[in-house]
Amino acid sequence: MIRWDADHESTAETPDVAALAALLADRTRAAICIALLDGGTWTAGELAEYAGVAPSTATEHLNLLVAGGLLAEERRGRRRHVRLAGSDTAEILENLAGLAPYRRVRIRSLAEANHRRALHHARTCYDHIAGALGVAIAEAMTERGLLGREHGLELTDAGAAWLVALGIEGGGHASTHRAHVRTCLDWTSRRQHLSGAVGAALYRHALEHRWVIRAPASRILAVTEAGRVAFRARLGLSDEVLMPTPAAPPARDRAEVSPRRPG
Amino acid sequence: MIRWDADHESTAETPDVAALAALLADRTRAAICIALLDGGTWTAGELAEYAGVAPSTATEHLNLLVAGGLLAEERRGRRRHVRLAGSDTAEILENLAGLAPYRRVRIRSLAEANHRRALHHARTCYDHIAGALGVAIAEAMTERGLLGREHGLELTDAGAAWLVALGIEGGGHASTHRAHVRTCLDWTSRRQHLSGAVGAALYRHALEHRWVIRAPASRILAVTEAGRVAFRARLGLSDEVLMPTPAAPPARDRAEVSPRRPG
DNA sequence: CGGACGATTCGGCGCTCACCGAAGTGTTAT
DNA sequence: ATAACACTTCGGTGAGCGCCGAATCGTCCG
Repeated sequence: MIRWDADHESTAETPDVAALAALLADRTRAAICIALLDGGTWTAGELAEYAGVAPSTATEHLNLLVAGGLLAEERRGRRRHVRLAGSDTAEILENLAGLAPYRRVRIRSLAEANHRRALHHARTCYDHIAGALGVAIAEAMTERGLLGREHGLELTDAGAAWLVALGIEGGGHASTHRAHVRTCLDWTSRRQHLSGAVGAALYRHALEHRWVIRAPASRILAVTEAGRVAFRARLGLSDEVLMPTPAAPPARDRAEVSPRRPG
Repeated sequence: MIRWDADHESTAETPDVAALAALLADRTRAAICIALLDGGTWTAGELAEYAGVAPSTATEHLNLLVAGGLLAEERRGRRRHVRLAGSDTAEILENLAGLAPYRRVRIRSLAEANHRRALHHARTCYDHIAGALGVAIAEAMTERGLLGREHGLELTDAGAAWLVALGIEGGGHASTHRAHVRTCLDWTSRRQHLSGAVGAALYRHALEHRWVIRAPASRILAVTEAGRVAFRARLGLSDEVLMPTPAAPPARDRAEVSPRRPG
């Protein structure tokens, strides 16, 4: 706490918010962190290409982010694999994204436009479901009385039963404990989606039962036919969020190299 | 979402995390925001003095912070009153502070040392109680089974009953969209304290019943005799967190102008 | 009305930092 | 071994930004 040293001068420790924020205050570093929100591990080279900077520049950024505790790294041979340090980190990033101003960006290819459309439709948000699908789930659960808003957002008894019926244990000890529900402000729609332990359990369940499948090496989710059936039956979701996103405008040129990570 | 304009070029909107983070990436701006975590309104001049910069510099910072949506301002005559924009803002700040690295700072006066000591002991964190007292409350509630930690922090049925017994009606079904129970990583002790709607309701209750009183124009809280009785009886808190903080080392020189806001 | 006061605008200074390319290190593949 | 590869180190460059002081504007008080 407060320490008096030999010089009769005293020092104390304060959290250096500015230092932490400075790590995210750079476009390139922010892009790297947001890319890692898919919960996966990327190599330094992949991130450099994704962010559009030289490998040497990416190295410097990764050094800072790792030293700052935002990223965890693992050296494997000549490769450097990094990922987000933890769920706290991911949570802060999503919260920041929810509060951040919008910025217009150019879309440089058809592939990127499609990628973007899919991201808005359904994606992972570290360990739960976000995008239009995530928002629709949260709203349907609220409508059906599975989530209550009386004391903020909370799982109702009906909601706990609903989870158990799905085979999700953990909201299970609802007799004594209320499952941990958090919300996460969605940056695509500025509406809340389900996060916290319940959100994570729901996502895990959806993956295991193949209601959704992950596109390789990206945060994008696709709803399967089984998922459509399940989401319709259990939550009454509309086809709008269940059907695959239509491909972008008149697809004249099919292939084009995305400046982003190949989806 | 995605828009195709006349030039057959397309743009989209992305949350600009870097821009938001850049607002907090400066020591002075971060200090201003942290000062405003007391939930009160400060004038531009007060903040300039507090942060140790020229008034003109403070003006520029306030312009940025207001434009960025972090601060709300109100012009009254020749004065500019400013406060945090909302509870989301406060939450993000506290979260960042909890994850931020520590930095050693000089303490320049006895008054500042005492101020600091008191801050660590008990303070407001926007709308709830933080510091050693806040942490002790959260831990006592956990020990007594009022809070469960199975999936992060959650209110148990016993906890809900405990609140009602206090006369806190369901945290007040205020139109808050905030989670029922949230935790807030305390930057003084790196342990969790109680936040969210329940934390806010508890703080309001403690204020109304004069369990704690606020020092004028600061975030510092003092526990009253009534508060000691209540916290001992209801939560079994030890005197360590209930008794007033001892004044700092041999108080030779009583008065000294604090570079911080007069407490 | 005139002076004190709080806040603002503006020009200019100095520092920090994101970036690159070229060269270097260590690992894997041939 | 030799080559290809992934990453790192380092020097140099340019832009951005935080800061101040001086001048100014608008408000409040005597």
